[in-house]
Amino acid sequence: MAERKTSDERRDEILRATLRLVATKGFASVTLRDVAAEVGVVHGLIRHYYASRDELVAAAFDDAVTRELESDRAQLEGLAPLAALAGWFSATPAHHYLVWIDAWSEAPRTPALAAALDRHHRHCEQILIDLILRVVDAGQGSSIDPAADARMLTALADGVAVQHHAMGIIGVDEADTIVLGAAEQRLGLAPGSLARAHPAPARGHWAEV
Amino acid sequence: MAERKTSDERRDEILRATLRLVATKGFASVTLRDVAAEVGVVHGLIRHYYASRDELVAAAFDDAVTRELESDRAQLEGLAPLAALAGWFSATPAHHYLVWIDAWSEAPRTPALAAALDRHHRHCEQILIDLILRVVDAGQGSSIDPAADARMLTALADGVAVQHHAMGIIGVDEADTIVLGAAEQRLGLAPGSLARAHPAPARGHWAEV
DNA sequence: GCGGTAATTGTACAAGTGGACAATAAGGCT
DNA sequence: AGCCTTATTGTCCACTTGTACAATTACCGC
Repeated sequence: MAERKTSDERRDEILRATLRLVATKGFASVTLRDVAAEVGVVHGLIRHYYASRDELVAAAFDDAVTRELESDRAQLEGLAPLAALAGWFSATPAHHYLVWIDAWSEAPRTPALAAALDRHHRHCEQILIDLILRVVDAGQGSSIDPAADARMLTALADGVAVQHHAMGIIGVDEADTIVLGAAEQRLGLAPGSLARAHPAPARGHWAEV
Repeated sequence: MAERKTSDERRDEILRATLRLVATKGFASVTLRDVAAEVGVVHGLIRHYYASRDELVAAAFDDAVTRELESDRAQLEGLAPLAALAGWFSATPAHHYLVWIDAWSEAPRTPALAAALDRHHRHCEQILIDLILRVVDAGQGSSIDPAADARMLTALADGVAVQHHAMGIIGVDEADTIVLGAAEQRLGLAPGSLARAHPAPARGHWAEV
């Protein structure tokens, strides 16, 4: 018959397929048979790897969170302070944010999701705090309360992402303008300095999911 | 048997019950039998008033949007410019925002929802633009581009609402501080002026749903 | 090779879904 | 009063869902 995969390979394959479907159909609508079809196996096999549907989607989201945080940190490491800060705010792929938005709406009803989301959010804030500190240390900006600045800018980025990805009310350029402009004002940077430091959009690190 | 209601009464009753359930369980999980049980009738009756489940939830959301926009505008009419602006940003009830967040996540897959959401969002922005203009006309603040300011502050308010309502990461006080502080800075108001103008929290206009 | 572990299949089932529809009964109109 | 519209009920159906499980069949160590 068809070739057989190792336990770990299959597990990972199922996770990624699940996440792909979540991005398309939303958490609530992903079915075990959907996942099985996406992977190309029988739905009974999914059960062999994950005890229940809830465990599967929770694991998929948790895995996505973990993988993305690693990826983000690595991607910004080699850049100059301003470029890294601008890169952090640059538009993320749609698949990506649609999953977060979906997670927001499910979190109040799904404790496991809420926990992973909380972890991810705090981690994102911490990354932004570090980026702000790098800019301040380099003498290129100022921040009285980096944590408060990070919290505010994260909220703004999320809200802008909603307007851009979920509602299509604003384009990617305007989204960048709003967030980068607010960051410049907030951190005492010269207007346009972040926009100029904006690196080439490094999209696609979500694509290989 | 049980007393009979007029067509319009029942229609409205079903709409409100649907919306209540959407706030609790999310759009995707609301079932015709859930709505019927909430109203206290047989699920066949729902079909008598709404041709399909999709039509029902779309109608419920559309009705909520319409009703809320009226309510908001009326609520802010009698206030002084600064108080009205502060009141607009004051925390909205959780039920309320959870529905919007859920709508964001469903909109990319449900055109009817996307349309209603778009309408609601543009209307909200317009209300905020008017509030900003009132403040500027009263000589209490400045705005070079009220539309851009409104768009940015709306995004921020939405992002803060996510952190507050969906993730529980920040409390209501901190949420107000972030949004009001950003508005003060953006509109050239003295720090704290909006916080002081903050009217008594007028919650509950969603409660009668 | 041979055997056992486990990955994979296929099928079965109970619960719940949206939708359809005939039967009933309440209430307004003449 | 009787009638006729229609709100309301109860039941039925085809379908999908998550879960369960016995039967296979590939692979790996001996």
